[in-house]
Amino acid sequence: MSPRSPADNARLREESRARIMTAALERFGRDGYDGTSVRAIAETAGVSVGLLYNYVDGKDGLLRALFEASMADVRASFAEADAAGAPAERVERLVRASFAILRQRQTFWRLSYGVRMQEGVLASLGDRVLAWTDEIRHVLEGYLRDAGFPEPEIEAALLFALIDGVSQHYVLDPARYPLDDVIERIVARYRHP
Amino acid sequence: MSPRSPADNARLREESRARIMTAALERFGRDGYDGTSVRAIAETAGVSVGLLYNYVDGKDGLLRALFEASMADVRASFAEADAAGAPAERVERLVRASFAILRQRQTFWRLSYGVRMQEGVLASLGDRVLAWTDEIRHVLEGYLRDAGFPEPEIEAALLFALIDGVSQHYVLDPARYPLDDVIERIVARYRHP
Amino acid sequence: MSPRSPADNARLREESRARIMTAALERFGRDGYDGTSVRAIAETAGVSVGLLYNYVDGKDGLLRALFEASMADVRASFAEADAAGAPAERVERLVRASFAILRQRQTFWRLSYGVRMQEGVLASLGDRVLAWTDEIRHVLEGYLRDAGFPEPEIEAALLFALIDGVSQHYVLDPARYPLDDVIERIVARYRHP
Amino acid sequence: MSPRSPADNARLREESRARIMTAALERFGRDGYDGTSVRAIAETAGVSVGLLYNYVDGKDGLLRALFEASMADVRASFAEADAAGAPAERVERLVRASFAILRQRQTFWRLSYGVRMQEGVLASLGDRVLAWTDEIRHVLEGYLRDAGFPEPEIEAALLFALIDGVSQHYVLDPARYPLDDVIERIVARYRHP
DNA sequence: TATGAATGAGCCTTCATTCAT
DNA sequence: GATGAATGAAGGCTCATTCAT
Repeated sequence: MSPRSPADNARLREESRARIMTAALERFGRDGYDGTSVRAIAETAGVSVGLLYNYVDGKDGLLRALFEASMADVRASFAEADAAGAPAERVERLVRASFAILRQRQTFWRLSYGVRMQEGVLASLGDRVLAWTDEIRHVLEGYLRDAGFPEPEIEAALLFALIDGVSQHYVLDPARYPLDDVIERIVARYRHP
Repeated sequence: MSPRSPADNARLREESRARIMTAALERFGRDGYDGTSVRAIAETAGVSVGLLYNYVDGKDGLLRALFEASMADVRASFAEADAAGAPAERVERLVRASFAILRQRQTFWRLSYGVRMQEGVLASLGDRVLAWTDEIRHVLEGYLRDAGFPEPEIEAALLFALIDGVSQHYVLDPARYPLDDVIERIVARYRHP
Repeated sequence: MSPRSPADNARLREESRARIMTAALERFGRDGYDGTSVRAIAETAGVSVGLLYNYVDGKDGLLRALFEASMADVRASFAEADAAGAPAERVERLVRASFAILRQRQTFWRLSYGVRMQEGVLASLGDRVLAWTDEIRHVLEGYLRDAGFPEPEIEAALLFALIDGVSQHYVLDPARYPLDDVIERIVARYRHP
Repeated sequence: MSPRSPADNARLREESRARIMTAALERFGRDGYDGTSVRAIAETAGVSVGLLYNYVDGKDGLLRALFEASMADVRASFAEADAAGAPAERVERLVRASFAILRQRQTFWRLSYGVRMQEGVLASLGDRVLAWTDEIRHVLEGYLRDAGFPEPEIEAALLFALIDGVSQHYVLDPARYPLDDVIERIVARYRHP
């Protein structure tokens, strides 16, 4: 009797939510968290401000939701890449997987890097981000140790820094950055201990 | 009639200006650009808001001035490190100089990284930052080429990314980051093509 | 074709309407008019927001309806109490009736007192409230005159103020207020001119 | 050297603050706490919104400040009225003092009555208001006991309710309420136990 | 040179109300 | 009769900036 069936509503909700999340990622990614107003996000999403608050728990809830979604996604990609192979290969696969994910989710990484230095914003994110980077470093370290690299701890710090640095430079100017060449060079370097 | 000679005035001016710049760097570094109010800077500097505007062209002018000062400073340090030596040595010196500067000007780098992903803030900085990083990359490339590294362009991208990545990780947690070990490893790696 | 007869529909309507009114009174009474959102009322009533608007003319319409219903109710109670008796008795009966009604409709009175000083809200209520209090005062005056009290106008103002004051104090802390004792004292006082 | 001397500033501050407090009392008194926007207060005060926040700690801080100022004032008036006299006289003096204060600070009482039923608003006021009314009731009780009234507790409840009720009715329509006559009647009634 | 009172645009958020996938 | 997604005006508050009873 209702003009919209529950299924209609579910679809509507999903669409709006997706529009909002996409818009938020785009704006946060481009202008940073503080540099983006909720209004701007709503406008980009083609949605009223009020509606945004039906789907998301405020501006920092939005950021949180974005991180949750993206991190789940990233974790899944890693898990997949991680499946098997000889220790030496594992490093290569992880490197390639990292950059594949970077390419796929450029904007998210931009946002992530932009937010990393802002104590205030970080607070609302809780331990999510920090725990996350620690985890990566740790995985890296294990791989390098298994592959026979000396001082894997230091080496992991280097490799992580390298991936992070390349990622940021890429994300700052994706069109001109020679990412593929850089990847090959990194892979080559970490092929043998 | 004035109790202050022109020279006194000049000194006073310089002192006040320096206090403001220091305060700004400190607050921007700690709380981020957006997270810092002009009032907070003035307070930290022990100066009235009004006076601050006598010395500096608004909040973004302050950021601009900070970048200018720091970049001049950094440039000078590099120039010094750069003075002489065999091509192979040059890379090592530049790496060491970079991290020496990082240690000296931690807060500035923190700020710089925090601001790097915000189009809006960046705009007010003009080309300064981009030109700057391009310059570094270019210098690096020259050094690596002279030292006989193959594909110096790619190699420069890697080295730069590595330095940048390490710098950020260091700045995020200076107390626990094994910077010295990392430096030695980097230097060792770039000793021979 | 319809599974509901017109009579069923009428009953449904009445039920829903009653649920809404009860919910509104409860929430308005507890949290005040401004402190209560239409959504909260709908939720308490177990009804969708949309439906609420089918039964009631907006938030202030709801308030209006509440006043209408309660005032009708109060009027009825008074009329009943008023039926007969010697003039002297009438005052006593009216006093007792007032407080009986107060006890019965505590929440309504709470709301009523909460709203009494807000020009804006009052406006939407129109003359209803003012007319109402005037009426009471007038009735009181008649009774006191008939019972032989001197200056019944002033005396009515006093008695009305007394009832109103007691009512408010009671409503602020019903559990601890010695309402019965107070009633007896009032009745005793107004037994003889 | 400054274009405004410290004394100038002090005067400026005092003026602005007074304007804001007066405006707030007026608007809160007329439209209630929730019915009044900070913007409206600023406008009435002839001041920018921003300035208001230089003097007052938010909207509820404003209410608090208003209560503090008014209650101090009221307490002083009471203390003065309370000075001496035979027990029987004391009641009379307190009644007269109450209504004198009511007349002086009509708007404040309007506000106070408007706020009394709003749990939410009250919370921000802390115990201030409740403690205050309790105190009055208690003082009243003592007076009545000393003057030889039987059941002074109940009698105090009545007298307090009477004063409160009259005050509210007066405040709702000061121009037409026969306050003086009512006062005399009250005084007469409480002259003898 | 140095002060701080004053401004007002803009931010995040709530909420009464409408209307149709 | 009944739903809830969607709207947008308005609210409290902050803050970069100006300017002088």
